[in-house]
Formats: sequence, structure tokens, C-alpha cells
Amino acid sequence: MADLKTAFNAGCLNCGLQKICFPTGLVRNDITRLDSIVERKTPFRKGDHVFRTGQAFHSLFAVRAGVIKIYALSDSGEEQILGFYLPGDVIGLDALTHKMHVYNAIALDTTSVCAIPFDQLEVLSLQIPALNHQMFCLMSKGVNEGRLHSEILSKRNADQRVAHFIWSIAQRFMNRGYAYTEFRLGVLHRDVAAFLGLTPETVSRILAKSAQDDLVHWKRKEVKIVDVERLRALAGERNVSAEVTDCRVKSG
Amino acid sequence: MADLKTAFNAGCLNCGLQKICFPTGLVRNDITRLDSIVERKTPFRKGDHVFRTGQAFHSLFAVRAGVIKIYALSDSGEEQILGFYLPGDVIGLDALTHKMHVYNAIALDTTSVCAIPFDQLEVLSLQIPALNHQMFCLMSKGVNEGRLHSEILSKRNADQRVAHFIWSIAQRFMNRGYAYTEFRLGVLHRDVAAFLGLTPETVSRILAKSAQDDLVHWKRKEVKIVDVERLRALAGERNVSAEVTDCRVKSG
DNA sequence: CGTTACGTTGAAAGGGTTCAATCCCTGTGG
DNA sequence: CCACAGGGATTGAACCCTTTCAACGTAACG
Repeated sequence: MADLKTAFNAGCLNCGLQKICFPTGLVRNDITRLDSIVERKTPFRKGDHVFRTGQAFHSLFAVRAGVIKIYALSDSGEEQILGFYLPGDVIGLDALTHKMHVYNAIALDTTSVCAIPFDQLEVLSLQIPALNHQMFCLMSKGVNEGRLHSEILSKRNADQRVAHFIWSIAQRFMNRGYAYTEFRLGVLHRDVAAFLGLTPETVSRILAKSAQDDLVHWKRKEVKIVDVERLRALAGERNVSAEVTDCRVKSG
Repeated sequence: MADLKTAFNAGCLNCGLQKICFPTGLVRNDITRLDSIVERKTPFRKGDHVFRTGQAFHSLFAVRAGVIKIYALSDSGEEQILGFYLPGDVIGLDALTHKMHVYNAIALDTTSVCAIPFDQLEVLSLQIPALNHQMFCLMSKGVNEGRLHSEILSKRNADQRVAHFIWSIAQRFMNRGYAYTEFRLGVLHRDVAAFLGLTPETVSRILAKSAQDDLVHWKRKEVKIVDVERLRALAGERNVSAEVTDCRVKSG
């Protein structure tokens, strides 16, 4: 059984996402203990929900492959998109206060995740200081993420928002060691619009302009950043990346 | 010394904010231990900074009295306001990932805070499961807070944003057991505007209209909600309050 | 009592939305 | 293999909410 598991799915120890995901800063032995409570789920297909608003909260989920979109539905039925999550990202942290999920999580592609039962994680966390610290870091990262999103929505115009979005995705690919000036992204333009508080039409117009100006080409699922510097300038980051990969506690 | 301390400032055990602040869900003895690491600072005066962007992170801060505004400065020098914090709220959670503060925190009034050295808190937290759980809940709350703010900025018009702001403040007063249909609020209209991604002019016009329609009267620092139901409807909450006061773990 | 900073009010301008028509890609079925 | 359907993307034109700019009002503080 254990063999079968590792045959199909690398455990945390062999996982390429160690540097990004949970185990950051853990020693080998601790990773093994963490690994023992991780449940590797059968992949979700495009359109499947990982969880829905109102469901009881049991586990955090770490994305192994694919993309997950977090969204809420307003009374009028329109989607409010709160984020897109890539391999190595952890979702579900928001559900803690309410003991139930407050948002919907849907797979935008074939997506596999690791489920980490929170009860067990909490117990383990108390035994492994570095893991507990890592938990705090992850949640802190979640706080910053939301704030950054608020900043974008608050005072940036449509061009800057789109530029910021593309650049932030690129940075996340960069941090994962993937190509970041040219990549596939299974996110619909309409979803980008909903995430950025714009309409699909506006995003479309901006992407048309970007292509014409040789800034970014984004056709279907293919993104190609032509002028990195100009994009970065437009995106206008505040020098504080929302992504931190190393949050290690000085291990004793 | 200890006597002097308690003479001037109630310890956690006597603090009226127990239900809101850190100690929620802790037993008496644990509160005492928490209390022992809490540093009660001399009050900040209006305009003093609790921390600034770039400063090293050492402590979390719990607001005892007053109001604290969290903001960032964009390149062009304008304020991006991320939140207002009332007695019982905890700030600084965002600084964890970077080991330094990413935002500025300024007192809008005479404001006193409790500083909780994070190193010590982390150690204590490992010894008191309920405290650790409370930490997770606090951070989770922080995540939800940011997301909610994003939702507001994303798809609500100016009237709804202002209504939401007033109603959310009212709710927070309610949770603290204060009067919530009529209260003083030391937040400038221009700050409200910056928080909501609007201009002071727009907020002014909306408040003028609100007063005329007998919805809300907000002159200077006096807020009076006339039509609670109409305000609530306009604010359009998604039924998931951002404020959770009880996040207790079932204590054994 | 003047200075300063915040608030108000009006008119004009603009960025993004809305609505509607058309296009394009993909998947499906005959 | 082609036709067709359906969802998403694109494009255009009119509209509208919010911003911008500017002037004035007003409360607080030395």
C-alpha cells in the first residue's frame, strides 16, 4: 500500500515543491512525520470542486499540479474571484475561524492536491516547532496576499491591474523554477477580469493593446511576455513580494 | 513594579476585551501565563506610529484603546489604507513572513496597545494548545479580512462601499458590547475614502445623500445610523461575518 | 484671530461598463 | 469529414459613475 502510494505519488520527501509548499525549513525526519498524515487525493478534473462554501472544514489542501480558483458568489450570482493557486500553494487557511469553508475552490484543469487533515496537523505542529512556525508563515503569507489584492483593486487602473496580474503569475512560475516569460496558463480571460474587478471586455481590449505594443502576447492559453521590464514597471510592485519561499526558523 | 503595572493597566485577566482579543478560549491559568509575556506600552498619541514599513518585526500588538490605521505608501506617495483596528484587534500578523513590517501602523487617537513579543509567544504557544489554536484562528481571521476587503473593492459601487464600511464598524462595536447605532469614530472621511478606493469628494457626496435620506448621519466624529435595515441591505453582507469572537477549541 | 487642514459643492472630463453584434475555437454528432 | 452548436473572446458605440479640478466653507489650534 505504502509502496503503491509512492509509486504513483511522490511523498513530501521526493516532491519537487518542497521549497514552496509546507515542508520548507523542516528537517528530513520531520518531513517524514508530516508526510505520514498527508492524504494524496485522486486528481480533480476540470470543473470539479475541491470544496464549497458552507462545507465543514477538515483539511488544508496543497496543490500538487494544476490550478485552483477560489471564488465566492454574490447575491446576484456573479463570481468574485479571490485567487488562483498553483502547485505548492496551500488553500483552506481561511476556513479556520468558521470551521467551515467560506469560499468555493474549483479546479480549472486536471488538478491533484494533497489533503492535510487539520486536526492531525495541529497536533503534529505542537510537536515540531519548525512546522508550527511554518504554519504561521503560511497564514501570514495569506494575510499579505489579500492585502496586496486590495491594494491592486484600490488604486490601480485597468492596464496596471492586468500587468500586475501577468507579472505576479510570472513571478510565481519563476519561484518554482519554471520558465516565466513564456508559459501556459489555464485561466480564462473572464476569470482574470473577475479577479481584477474588471469586465471581460476591458481585459480583452487591454490584451489587444498589449499585443500590439509588443508588451505581452496572450492568446488562448499561451502567455508570452515580450518586454519584461516594461511589464514590471507597469505592474508597479511595492518591492515586497507576496511570495516568500524561505521562512525558516533558525533550527536549534 | 508588578503592582504598579496592574494598578495602571489591567492584566489580561481583568481586561474587558478578553472575549475579542487573544485569550479567547484560554483557561484562567493559561491567561496568566500569556499575561506574563505581554508588555503594556505607554499610550501612543494621535499621529504616532506603532511601526513602520521596513522595521524589524518583534512583536504583535493588541489594541487596548483607540484606533490604529494600517496603510502603505505608493510610489506616488498616496496612502493605501488596508484597515482600521479597534480595541481587541491584533495587528502585525502580516509581518511574519518577512520578519519585518510591510505596512505602517499609525494611531488615529490616543491609543494604547499591548505588545506581545513573538519569539516568546511562539514558545508559549507550543506549550498551550489552546493558545496555538487561537493564533491560527487570529491569522485565519486576518486572511478573511483581506479577502472581504477585496470583495468590497471589486464589485461594489461607491454607495455600497460606504454603507458596508459603516455597517462593518457598527458590527464591530456591537461585538464589543458597545452602542452600535450611535458612536464616535475618530476616522477622517478622507481615510474612509482611501480605504474604500474612492475620493474624499465622493464619500462626502454620499454622506450628504445618506443624511438627506435619513439613512446615516455622520458629522465630524459622530456617527448615527438611522435606518439600520436599509443600511444593512445596502451593505450587502454575504452572511459570513468577518468577525468571529469565539473560536474555541473544545478543551479537554 | 489667523492659519491650516479637512470637508463640501459644482461643473467638466474620462475610464470603464454596458449592450449588442460578430468572430473564433473546440467539441460533437451526423 | 464536415456541419453545427456553444462558450468564450473581440470589437464598436453610447452611456454613466466616479474622478478631477477648482472654489468655497468651516472647524480646530496655536
